[in-house]
Amino acid sequence: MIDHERESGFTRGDLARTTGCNIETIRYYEKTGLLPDPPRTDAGYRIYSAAHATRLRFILRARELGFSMEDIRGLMGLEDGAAPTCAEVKERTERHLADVRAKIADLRRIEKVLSVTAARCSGEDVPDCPVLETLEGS
Amino acid sequence: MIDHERESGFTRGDLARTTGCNIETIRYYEKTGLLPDPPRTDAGYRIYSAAHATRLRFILRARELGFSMEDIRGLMGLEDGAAPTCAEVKERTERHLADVRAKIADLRRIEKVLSVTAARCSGEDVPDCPVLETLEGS
DNA sequence: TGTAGGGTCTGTAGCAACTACAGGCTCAAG
DNA sequence: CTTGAGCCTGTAGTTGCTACAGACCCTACA
Repeated sequence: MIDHERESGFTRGDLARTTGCNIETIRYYEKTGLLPDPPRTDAGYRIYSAAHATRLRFILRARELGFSMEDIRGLMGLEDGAAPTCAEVKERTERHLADVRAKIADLRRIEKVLSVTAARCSGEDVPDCPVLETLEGS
Repeated sequence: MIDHERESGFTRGDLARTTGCNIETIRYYEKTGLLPDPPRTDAGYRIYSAAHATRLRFILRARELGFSMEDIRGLMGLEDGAAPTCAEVKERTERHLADVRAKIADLRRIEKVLSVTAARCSGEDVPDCPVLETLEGS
């Protein structure tokens, strides 16, 4: 039985290769509950199915979009067991979007200060430096 | 002597309050070498001077601009002992600036995907959801 | 049949940059 | 003299992984 399953599934290495995910990360997602515990061979090797691959790809795409693991848990309906409604997903997405926009605003402010200040640097072999002055003075 | 110093210096709590820095963070910066080990009272209390406050403010400003602790160490000349030249600081700043710009670009891409996708959500109490479809499909 | 090499298993430690305790001193005010 | 605030230390937790060490297992080749 188990051997039969094993022949039709893939190993953790296979899953890592086909998804581009780090092999250790797969184990980590399993430990934190994002991926379900897969069945095992008699020797204890994990056996993954296409469903696992699909789910892992979902997780990886969500991570690419910056969703936290907490968010992803919600998006996959792992919090209350039931699949979330579009309304719930939309809310979560918009909260995340607000976060992303705040980060962009923050980074733009930083970018401006850095570029203006670095532009004033002589770039010479001297101790006087506009960047350091900015950091020292108010 | 030590008592005299203590009267003219401030405690860790004072330093935290005047700089707005978390009190535990001060100890952390000391442990990691960003702040020098201050003198102590007989009872072991840290005694900070104005120089410590200046240095901490430098660190906090650098952090606000997103510099890593590694960078800050370099900016303060803690790597080779000597104060860095303007050229060195400029280089470090521009490397950091490139990082910041890359992050902005990344977040903008994410922002676009999220906003476009969330806008297609019905926001209703149904399981069908454009966000989930985006995450599932390629 | 033996063995060499890969792959996988487990638990644990490390990264950045803090933050938050617990349990014990110390210090100043009343 | 007591009370409460503040300080001391070490350590653990945070997020999202990543990288071992040391032990198994499995396949291919001689």
